[in-house]
Amino acid sequence: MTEDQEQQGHSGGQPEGASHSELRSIKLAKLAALREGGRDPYRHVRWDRTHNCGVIAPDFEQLEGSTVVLAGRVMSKRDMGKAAFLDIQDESGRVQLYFKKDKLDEAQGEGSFDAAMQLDLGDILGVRGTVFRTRTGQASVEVQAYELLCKTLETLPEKWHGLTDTEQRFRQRYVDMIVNRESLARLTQRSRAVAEVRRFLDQRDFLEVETPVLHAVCGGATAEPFVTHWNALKADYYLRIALELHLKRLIVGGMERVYEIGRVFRNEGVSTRHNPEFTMLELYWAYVDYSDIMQLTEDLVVHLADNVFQAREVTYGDYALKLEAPFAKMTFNEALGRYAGCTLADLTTLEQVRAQGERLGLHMPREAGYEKSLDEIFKEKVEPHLIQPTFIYDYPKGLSPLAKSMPRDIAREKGYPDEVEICYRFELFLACMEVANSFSELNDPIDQRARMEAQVADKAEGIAEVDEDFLTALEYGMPPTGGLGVGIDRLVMVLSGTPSIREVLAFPQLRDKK
RNA sequence: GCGCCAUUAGCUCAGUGGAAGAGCAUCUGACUUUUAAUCAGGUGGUCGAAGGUUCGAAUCCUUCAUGGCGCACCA
Repeated sequence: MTEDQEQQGHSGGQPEGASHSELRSIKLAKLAALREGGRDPYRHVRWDRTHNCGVIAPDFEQLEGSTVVLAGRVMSKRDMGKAAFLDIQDESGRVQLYFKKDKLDEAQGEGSFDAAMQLDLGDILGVRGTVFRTRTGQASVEVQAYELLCKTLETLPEKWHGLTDTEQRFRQRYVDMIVNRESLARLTQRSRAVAEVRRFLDQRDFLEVETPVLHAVCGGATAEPFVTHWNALKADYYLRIALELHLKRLIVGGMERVYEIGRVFRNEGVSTRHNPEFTMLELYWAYVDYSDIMQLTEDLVVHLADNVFQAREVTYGDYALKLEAPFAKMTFNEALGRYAGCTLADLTTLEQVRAQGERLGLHMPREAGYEKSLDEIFKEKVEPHLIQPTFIYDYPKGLSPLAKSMPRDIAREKGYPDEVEICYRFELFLACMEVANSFSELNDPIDQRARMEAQVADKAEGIAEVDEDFLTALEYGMPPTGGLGVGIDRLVMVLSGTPSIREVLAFPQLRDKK
């Protein structure tokens, strides 16, 4: 045997090389050696830390010379033979460790330094050491003792470019989080935002509730549901597409302020703004109307900007958003007049809507009815202008089957044409994206039944069945109530300046790979 | 569902018809304050998959898979 071959043998007798399986074999050999030496890295159950890695540099003045106990993942290694620097990171940040052969071997035993040089990037290390500053001024920890708390068998992505492959970032979010710390930060921020929504509502005496995810009858929105099967009942059930109908039942039952933050499921394609399962906040507040809810919504958005994201100005793609109250407010009708050059008075019939749509150069689908066609004009001509926070309110009734209608005399006073019924509804737009939807809730059980039955009759709406129990609940009487739905993912997107919904989801929906 | 683009070593990327490459990681050696450490020498490939064209294909063609972006559906 040559000297080289002998030395390879010492590293475990595994094939030398760098294919994925070979890299793994080398680490398995290191693991086996550790276990043989009675140092199984997986045996540890706890490691009591005195500090987080991220505080060593900023709190250096207070910490200099003191002994600290830290833990973290090895992220880089600069080995200089008889001394080495390793960076470890924990949730709080990174710190540089200094290993010095003579000192470490003296403190922890002969061979400690050489064993430390067998550490791989990605290993999780516990250390005890002294805080000091290197010659170049870098706050560091000189290690007196270390313990391998977990051995990695995989190879981390490159230290400089990191992991950029989008597919792998989403499929293996844990790797993304390790090497792209902004991903960890974004998901942390999302968690804080949701917690802050709860705190905000709890302070206002709202009750958080949980309602069923499995629905026998699907309602509360117009969307295609996912269908599942309940074996014991031998019946198909639906994953909920909205929280609305159950929350209103709780209002009927006497809760006066309720909310739920929960996952809803819509059987649709994915895009930068859509994930088939997403998180919705819905709240209902008895005895207030949509204008109160508008104020609450504005307060909530600004509160989150101040308390979680610490910024009232956000760069969102090409947009510079200013989240300053009061937000712009415009009626649906005014918005049409301003951006589409026509108002509801010009849009009282399907024929007129089609004609206006064509005048504006829009493709108006033949099968679309009045409401859908009107919505087409709004989406194409108005939404692209709603960059800064804007409340659009007073929608045509047809677009809002769960919203209370504005009485004819009031609508006439406000200048709406008699032919178009208006309802008490608003939506909040941020960066041209609908983020919140609110109504003064329809509590007329007769009207609600008529609208729901019309939806079922209109095959295009795709609603199979009326939720009879919900209608019964309304017959028992629901007080005048303001309601709100907020797409939490979208709100976090905007507030964090993240133009893709996938980035604010820990595990965005991807096709199963084989 | 439709269109465009992408897919090469563990990671980041070159390579447009003629011998599969680089950097990082990894392995070996040197180096006791480095920080993208440095220096020297190695290993590592089903070029996304399957067909086809060609003397010859990572490269051209077809189909498929996955992803991204846009459209459609939708919040």
